Amino acid sequence: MPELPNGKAAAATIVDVAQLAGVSIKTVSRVINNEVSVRQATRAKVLEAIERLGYKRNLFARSLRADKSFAFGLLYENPQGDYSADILHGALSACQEAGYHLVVEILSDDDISKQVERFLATTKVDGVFLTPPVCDDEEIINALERTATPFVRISPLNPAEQEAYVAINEFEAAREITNYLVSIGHKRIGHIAGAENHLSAMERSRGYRKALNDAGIIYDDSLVVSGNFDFDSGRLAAHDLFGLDSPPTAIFAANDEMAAGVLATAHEMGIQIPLECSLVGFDGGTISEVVWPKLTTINQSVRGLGVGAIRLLMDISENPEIEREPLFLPYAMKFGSSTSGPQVG
Amino acid sequence: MPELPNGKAAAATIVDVAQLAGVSIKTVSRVINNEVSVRQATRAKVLEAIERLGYKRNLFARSLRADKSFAFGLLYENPQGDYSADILHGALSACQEAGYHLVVEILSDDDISKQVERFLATTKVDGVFLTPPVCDDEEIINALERTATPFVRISPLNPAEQEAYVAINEFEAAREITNYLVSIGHKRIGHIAGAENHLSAMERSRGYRKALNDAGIIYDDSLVVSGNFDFDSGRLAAHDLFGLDSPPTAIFAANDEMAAGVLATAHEMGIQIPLECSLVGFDGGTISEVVWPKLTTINQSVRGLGVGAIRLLMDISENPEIEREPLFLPYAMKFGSSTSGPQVG
DNA sequence: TATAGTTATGACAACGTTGTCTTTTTCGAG
DNA sequence: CTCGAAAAAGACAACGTTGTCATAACTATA
Repeated sequence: MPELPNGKAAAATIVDVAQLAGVSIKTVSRVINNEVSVRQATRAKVLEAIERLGYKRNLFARSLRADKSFAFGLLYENPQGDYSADILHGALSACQEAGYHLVVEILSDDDISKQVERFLATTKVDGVFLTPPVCDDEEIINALERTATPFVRISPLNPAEQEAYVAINEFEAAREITNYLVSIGHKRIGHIAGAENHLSAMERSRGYRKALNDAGIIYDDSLVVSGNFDFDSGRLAAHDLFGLDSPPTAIFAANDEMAAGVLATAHEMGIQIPLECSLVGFDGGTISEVVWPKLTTINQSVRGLGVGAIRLLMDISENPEIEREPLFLPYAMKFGSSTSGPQVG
Repeated sequence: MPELPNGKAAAATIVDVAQLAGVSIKTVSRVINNEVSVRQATRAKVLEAIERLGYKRNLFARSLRADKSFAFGLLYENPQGDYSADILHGALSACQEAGYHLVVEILSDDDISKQVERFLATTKVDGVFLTPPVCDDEEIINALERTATPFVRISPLNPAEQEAYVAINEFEAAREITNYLVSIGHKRIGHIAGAENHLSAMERSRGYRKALNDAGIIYDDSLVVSGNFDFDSGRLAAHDLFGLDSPPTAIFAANDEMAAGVLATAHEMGIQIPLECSLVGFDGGTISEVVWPKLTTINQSVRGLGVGAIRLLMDISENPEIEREPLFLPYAMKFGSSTSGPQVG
């Protein structure tokens, strides 16, 4: 192996491999790319040469020639907390597994569509994965459609027909966990809703109402308080609920962080959970495990969303023509000790 | 702008710019790269042409020619929770700000050094950022040194002389928070240590001992229980501590997650925090905010570690010769309601 | 105004790969 | 054994950039 002035050994190229194997560079290229018309014997010779030289293909040259990056983009905004981290981790491992790369871009507020266009032009990613909340940004969607870039979103607010997206059936999950409260005997079930413009929030609230309806419980809007998914909104909402003349015997908070807020208020007001009031959340991340009592909640695989989205993206970018259906990922109830039957009497 | 068969407009290249500006491609190149010897008037002409055509330089061509990626690598292992997410976010935004890219690689267990070599060879990153725990993997360090790849670590166990790394002075921080407990009157202060092979754990414990020593309190090893940074280890350790004949009036848990475990045990055993026992943690992430009572803890900017590491890496890769010193980042005590003076009597 | 010394610009190759097109080889049928 | 078709292999250019070296255009000096 030749030695470079800087002391590093120069990496073997396709030319070196061709020479050693006694074939043309094009044949080596064919072997690397698993093309069909290469004789077994030739392929073997080439593979051996590759092995001997420790040849690794130069991705820049490939990308330059192909005018694509063999990578996907992940668009972010304001990443924080478990959620973003889990998605990212899922996406990363799915990419790695398939030999793709992932280019992560954090978008700032101003002139988003220009940012996206610049991102697409410079990175030449083969597809884009949009996480909430950017997955509902019209400007971004337009920019992607204008450049015919395949994309996958998580639970979009207004999915196009035949659009591919990944989601969890939050409506069903919310219905299920509310129904669980019903099934252990609760009739006055409070609800702390999530941020208003958020599809998840709407779906979870819808599931709550459906469960009540199915159980023949009349919807009482004094038991429903709006929150915005954060701890403090949960704390305040709980204050309202516990302050009612006839407070609920159970509460469904639209996510775990707000449920943690409910716990804090309960502790402050000396209300025992679950004895005096049962509590369920939604998400199933770290928070549900580190509070006391541990939360009964919906365990959704956020990591799975990341994995699913990337797999879908690979599929789409390879077979763009096929019709798509949304990919729904599994969820499951996780039982903590924040729930019990209502107090008698 | 020429139209491609697929309908996309072909991106302008340096050649188009040169033509429009009436100069050679080399001159355009010089302008793009801010080289000196270009006349003002020429530069202006070129810049205008660039603007008019919406020219963006092709990064693959550049990387191919330069045989480097203009990107940094971030090596991960088992990313989970706030910590990894915050670091990543910090690193990403620092990269973006400087026009670099970040290539994230998750390492699996087997044959790490081969994975690292493959990573370096295929991505050709200009430098590598190692997060715990991989920052203490000898194989990786060797692989990096062998290929003369600049790297920055977070709080390495055995930093080389003049090695650049980022860290928080955990010893001082731990001393400070323990001293706070002393200052509000505590004398029997328990400690739940972190994972044994972890530098952070050692430093935090050392700070604890130093504070006791400074206050003239005799170190009592029955008050020190080992944990491994996770919730359950905190729960168990608290069991031991609260079960002592003469339990501590305050506990310093080496991180917030273990402190949350202490809270759970306290709740289960009916011990009131902080009335009967004060509690402090370390980290200052989400957990410290969502438990009840909120934790008094050390607030460290994990995000800042990510930003700092990347900035350091840029500096190193641009000026490799200069001697380096570790970069210590600020921390601060954050007061929750898990602490108060000891009960009298 | 000629001349040397800068400074500014340009021509051209090279980076490593893959697409296009051409040539060679193989193999089965007659 | 020949021929033709199909399969396998090769020659060569092109992708867009930057480095090297050569040349042209400017300055300041004599």
